[in-house]
Amino acid sequence: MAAGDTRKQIIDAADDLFYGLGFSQTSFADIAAAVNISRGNFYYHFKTKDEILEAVIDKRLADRETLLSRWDETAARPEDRIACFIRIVIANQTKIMAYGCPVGTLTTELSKLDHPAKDKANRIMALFRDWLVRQFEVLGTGALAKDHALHVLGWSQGVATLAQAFKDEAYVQREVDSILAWLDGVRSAAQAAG
Amino acid sequence: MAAGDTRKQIIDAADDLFYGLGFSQTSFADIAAAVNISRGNFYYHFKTKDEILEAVIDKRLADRETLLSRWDETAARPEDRIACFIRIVIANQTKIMAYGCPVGTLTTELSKLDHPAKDKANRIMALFRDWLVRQFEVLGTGALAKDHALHVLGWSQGVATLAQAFKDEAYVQREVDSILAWLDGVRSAAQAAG
DNA sequence: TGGCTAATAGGTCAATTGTCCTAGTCGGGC
DNA sequence: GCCCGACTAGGACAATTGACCTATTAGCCA
Repeated sequence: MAAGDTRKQIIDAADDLFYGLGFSQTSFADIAAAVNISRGNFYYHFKTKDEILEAVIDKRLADRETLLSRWDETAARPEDRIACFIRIVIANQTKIMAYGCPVGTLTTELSKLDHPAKDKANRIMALFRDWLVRQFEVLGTGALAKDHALHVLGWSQGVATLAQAFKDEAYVQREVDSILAWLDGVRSAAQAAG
Repeated sequence: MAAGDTRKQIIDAADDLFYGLGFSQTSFADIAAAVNISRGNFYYHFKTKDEILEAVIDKRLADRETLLSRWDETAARPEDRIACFIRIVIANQTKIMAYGCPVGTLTTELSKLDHPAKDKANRIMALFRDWLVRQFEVLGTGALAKDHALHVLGWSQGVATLAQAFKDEAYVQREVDSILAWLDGVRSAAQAAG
């Protein structure tokens, strides 16, 4: 097996396990078992557990950048792109009900651990924020773009947390409908002002 | 020192540590050091770590029940009571920016651990939800009371998560203003209909 | 004072953790 | 065929964990 393959497999397995169990609760043994390699072999690819974490965060950053770029391409209007973001809580509903939001739960955990990589993890959150700011700017909300962006981002975190706690699919759907209606109000207000 | 005292001190220290570090990251040694007793003495008061967790959750449940009862007494109108709930994200802003929401982060962590006490932890979340439902019912929102309650509860979770990630006080204040305006809209609509 | 029980201290235990080392295998270039 | 570097396996290591035990003290009651 080529080195790149094993390394990628380790990162993928760690990504899943960090999401499902949390970072500190995932052991080297867990990852090694998932990839089916010996624990010792691990040390060849990653010197420390923190190194794996950094690689996982890098991968998540790249994945999200790809996702946002795709939305930029496939959805022409900014309101449609924002709607894509809103609807991921439905697309990923099953996983969110089981493990919460992968971005939110990681930033929360690393923050509590006061882990050196917490700032890097926050960058994933900031990536979504900045992308949303751009969409609202294109939508024509002017100085309110940042406020609206944080509002939508915070909304997604709240929905994910309650979805995990109560496992209520209807609640998620209602919240999506509700924020889409809010988004439409923001759009029409911006277009009336512009 | 009386037995009740030491036990209470252990629970208080564990409460703080579980909030600041997380449950699984807090060790017996951490709690013992905080209370200034020997590790061995621990076993006399609590047989297992899970037993401490249950005691902490019970304490949090009791604390929140007291808090909600106080709001029931001091605030006459339901909209004022709901506003009390909304404003705790400002009252506890410093701690929330450091550690997130004590209720949300615990339920998320225990859910990932698939811990036996996760349902009990969820009861704190449910306590707030049911209280909010009652307030919205008194407010006269009829069948929408449950939807509104979950909306406010999810809002608080989202604000706490982003407050911790971005440490943006102005964001928190804006969100509070915004949801208070929403609450006022709900109130006037309910009173117009009633 | 003597005795009993609640409470505490300190240490042991096996298990698990992240880290690290060494011996070995494999495959392509000379 | 040989060699060298990439890769892997398996285990050693100290540290930490939750759990558990025993000896000792403190406080109260008779």
